[in-house]
Amino acid sequence: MVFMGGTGADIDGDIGRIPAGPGVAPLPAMASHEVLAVVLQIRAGRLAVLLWRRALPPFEGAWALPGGRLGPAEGLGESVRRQLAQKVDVRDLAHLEQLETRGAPDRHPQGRVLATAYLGLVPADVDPVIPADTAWHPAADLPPMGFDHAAMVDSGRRRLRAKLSYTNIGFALAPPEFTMSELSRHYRAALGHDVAATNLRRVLLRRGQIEETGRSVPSGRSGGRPAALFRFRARRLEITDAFAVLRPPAAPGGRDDVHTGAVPISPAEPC
Amino acid sequence: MVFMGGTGADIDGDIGRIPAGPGVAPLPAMASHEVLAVVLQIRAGRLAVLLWRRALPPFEGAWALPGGRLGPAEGLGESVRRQLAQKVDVRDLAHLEQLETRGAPDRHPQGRVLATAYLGLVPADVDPVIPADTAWHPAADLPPMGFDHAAMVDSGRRRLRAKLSYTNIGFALAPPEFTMSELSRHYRAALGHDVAATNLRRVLLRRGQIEETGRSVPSGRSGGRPAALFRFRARRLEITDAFAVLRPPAAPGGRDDVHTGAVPISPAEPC
DNA sequence: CCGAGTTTTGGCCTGCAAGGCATAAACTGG
DNA sequence: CCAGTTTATGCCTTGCAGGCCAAAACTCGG
Repeated sequence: MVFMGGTGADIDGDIGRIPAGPGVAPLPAMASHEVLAVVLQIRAGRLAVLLWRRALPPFEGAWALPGGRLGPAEGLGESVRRQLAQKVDVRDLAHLEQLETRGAPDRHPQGRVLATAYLGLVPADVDPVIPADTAWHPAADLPPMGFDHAAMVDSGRRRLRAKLSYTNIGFALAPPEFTMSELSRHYRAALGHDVAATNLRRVLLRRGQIEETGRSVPSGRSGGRPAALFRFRARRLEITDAFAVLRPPAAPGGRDDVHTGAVPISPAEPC
Repeated sequence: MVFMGGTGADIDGDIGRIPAGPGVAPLPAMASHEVLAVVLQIRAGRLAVLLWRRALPPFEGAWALPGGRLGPAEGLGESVRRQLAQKVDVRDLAHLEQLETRGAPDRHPQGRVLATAYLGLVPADVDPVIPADTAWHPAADLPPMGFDHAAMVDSGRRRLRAKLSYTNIGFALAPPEFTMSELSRHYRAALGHDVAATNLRRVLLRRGQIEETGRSVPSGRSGGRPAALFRFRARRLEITDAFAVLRPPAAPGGRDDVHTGAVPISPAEPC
């Protein structure tokens, strides 16, 4: 049966330990707030999202985004990382940024809950240990999902796609070192269309996003010319093509008014 | 005078009537939520933002963004429009979209308040009647501001600047009809650098954003060749340059996976 | 009525980034 | 050593952004 303790408790993710005792008069119409994470990774050549299977109503049996209620003294980004630590090792997260906040009055069947969604990216080389009730699903072919979480996954995909074309966000998808054909496969998975390795190499090199490591792939894989190994030069989000049009008239000197929207990631959170 | 009745009246400041009385056990850490609006307009050749002067602490005398507490059954976008109706006629808003949500635990001196900021745009031809306690300030030179509102204004400016170069968002800044030199002045104000009218015309025409009305300016203004009048073809946000790079390989047919982030604006809100 | 000044318009040209294509390079396996 | 496979490199085309200049169209003053 369903454990129905606390106020809006068993929202998705445990809120636990918040002293919202029963018996108290119903709270004034204050919305509670949750944070959710759209964690994406390239897995088996496809863009995958980390989902959590709900064991309790509402949406029992459906899938949902990992996340949970905002703690009393937490910042939003802080809270996502804490909640995520219960599902996946936070050190695996290469990038985290805010996506959108949804607050439709009826978005949560059990009361008013606002949700701020974040986009998290996991490099393709790590395979995080995840709990039994979570799984990776193809982001292009989602299982039945509860709440408005499917829309949030879509937001995340679109954000990622857009940023792949004008930022260095690829660093958060690719392993530390990679060949160009590997990278182009990752881009293909994320963008949903073919990406020629030749052109990708030219573009990312010119933009200064990637550089050669000097080494080549260990050789002896599949009978072809050994591929050079590349790496991303920065591991933090940078805008490398801002902006294609209506730019300031040939101003020498860098532009400083770009914003990346990234949330700093502390490597080891005291979770 | 300002009509100050209703629920979410006294805008963002005091938390007021939340029964967080002394003696009572401290409320469970439920944050309250407010919505704020960064309303921008080109005024006198400069990008201006609508601010509200606080009469009460905290930040008494400082300026703040219009907005206020989220109502019990309101959606977020809905709430901004309602709150904004107290400051400016909502019919003047040509565009509204969500900017960001801030939730630092200490962002509000009087308790935990999350805030979702929206970006609103007012065409240059209207001069909304605004209450006595509000005023337009140059967005590039803000007065002392309370809370984290200055950062939100900056987010709004950056968002606008970015979208000017890959969407048709100019429709929300420009009057219904305009000459190219007018429009280039508006772009200059918003972007912060010169924009050649010749080039702007070429770019916006090619992208199908604007079209000629056929008429010319009434003539007899300042002794020059009469300027042709243009208008934006759409009055809703469209992405016209998605994306400069890493696009799908010459796929005939339009792309449908673009998202604009716009909030539908109901012309007449039952405020 | 004509010429000077002003503003818009359109054409021409350049530069640059994206991306397709073909060929060369480098390796494996038989 | 040759065929097959994969990567790397150079060449070329295309398209857009944007600068520049001359022509067009008007006002105003003499």
